[in-house]
Amino acid sequence: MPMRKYWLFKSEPSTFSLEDLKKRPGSTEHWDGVRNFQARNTLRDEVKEGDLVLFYHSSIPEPAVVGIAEVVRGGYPDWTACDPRSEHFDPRSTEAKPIWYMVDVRYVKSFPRSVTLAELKTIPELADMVLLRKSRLSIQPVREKQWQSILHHGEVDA
DNA sequence: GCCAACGTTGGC
DNA sequence: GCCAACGTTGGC
Repeated sequence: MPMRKYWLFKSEPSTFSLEDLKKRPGSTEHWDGVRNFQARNTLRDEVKEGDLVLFYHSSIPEPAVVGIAEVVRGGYPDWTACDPRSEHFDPRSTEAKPIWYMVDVRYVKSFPRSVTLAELKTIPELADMVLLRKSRLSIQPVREKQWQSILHHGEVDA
């Protein structure tokens, strides 16, 4: 069985929050609208069913990792790119030749204690985390040690 | 609201 | 293929 991987997905909670995910039918949702090529490549090629995701709230007074989601479907074409009414519409993308990809995720849990960006920056073993080095990337890998460290700080039971 | 960092576009 | 101009992200 292939090893499960870890990721961090960013979202502005005013657009879509962890609580929003929890409330969806089946607590699942399409992670669509990603319009950055590096993040697209990750979604298309690397994010697989069963992988786990740190849910990060950005663009708020205290940006923070707030919980965990699970990937329930790996990368497949993001059809919102083909919908002229979608705010993520991209006329270059077609059904035959999709440019953009999405995955489906399911709510797993909220951290008993959110781990803020300010706190993440104080944790030595997270010094080379992508979030702290290339903060704009919205879909990014998390190493197992980093994952464990963040869960520990979020007071998530092992 | 500002602005640094970064990604994308398009002229050459 | 280079690079200037421009647009976006996201912390502060």
